[in-house]
Amino acid sequence: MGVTKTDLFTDQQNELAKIAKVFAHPARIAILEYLIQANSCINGDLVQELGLAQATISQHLRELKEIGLIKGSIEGVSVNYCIDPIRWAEVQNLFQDLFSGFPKISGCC
Amino acid sequence: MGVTKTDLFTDQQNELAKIAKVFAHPARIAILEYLIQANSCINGDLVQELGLAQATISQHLRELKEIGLIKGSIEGVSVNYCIDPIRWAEVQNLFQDLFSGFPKISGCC
DNA sequence: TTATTACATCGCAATATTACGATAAATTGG
DNA sequence: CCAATTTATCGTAATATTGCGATGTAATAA
Repeated sequence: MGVTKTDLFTDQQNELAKIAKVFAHPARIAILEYLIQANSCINGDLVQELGLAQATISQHLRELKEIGLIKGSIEGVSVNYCIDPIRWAEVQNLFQDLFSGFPKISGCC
Repeated sequence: MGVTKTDLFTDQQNELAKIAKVFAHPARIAILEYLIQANSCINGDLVQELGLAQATISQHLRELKEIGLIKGSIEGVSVNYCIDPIRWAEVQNLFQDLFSGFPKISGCC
């Protein structure tokens, strides 16, 4: 039926899955990487950089914005996007918590 | 058109996105968390635990297996699944690399 | 005001994902 | 051998995602 049964899972599980979904597209990874290196935040010249249509980039930016990973501020006729350091650290910790839950020394497999 | 233009991105970006996609469903998060705490690996009594149909769980397990995050070994009539520690650490590092690329002290936003 | 620039949103077509019943395959117990 | 058990796979319906052209909106420039 194509619809995830979120009611079967905890809020944390749903939240982490939702965040992971935003990372689950190479264009959004590329946007984040670009924002990391161009610390001075940029706008839709990601269109030039990535080779996707303007509408498509805008859509990816919105998804990144919706989970709070980036912020946009109007700068004249254009919009400056940048990573939100607070949220970035939060998301990092969510993944970290999952990964560190598994003890490296484990003779299971 | 619903098809990701992977040729526009680097192998690393595509790889990380593909891995993130596996984390992008609460059932798969739940399976991983269950495997973490039930260090002794288990099989499809995840059906009982999660409340999804057997076929659905099997499908999720396959996706986790396809990126190497878990391994299954035949144990009589059933299959024991467990986390692959090597791959787990690899994936952890991939995310870690992305997250640590952004300096926490950054007066951008 | 009008034109230009930059971005967001709408609407659609192509494709992917999710969930599950039905069925197949493989193993154990008799 | 046959039945029972467990898991995998197939097929399909419902829904979600991806990409983009077209259009809307807002700000600046002339």
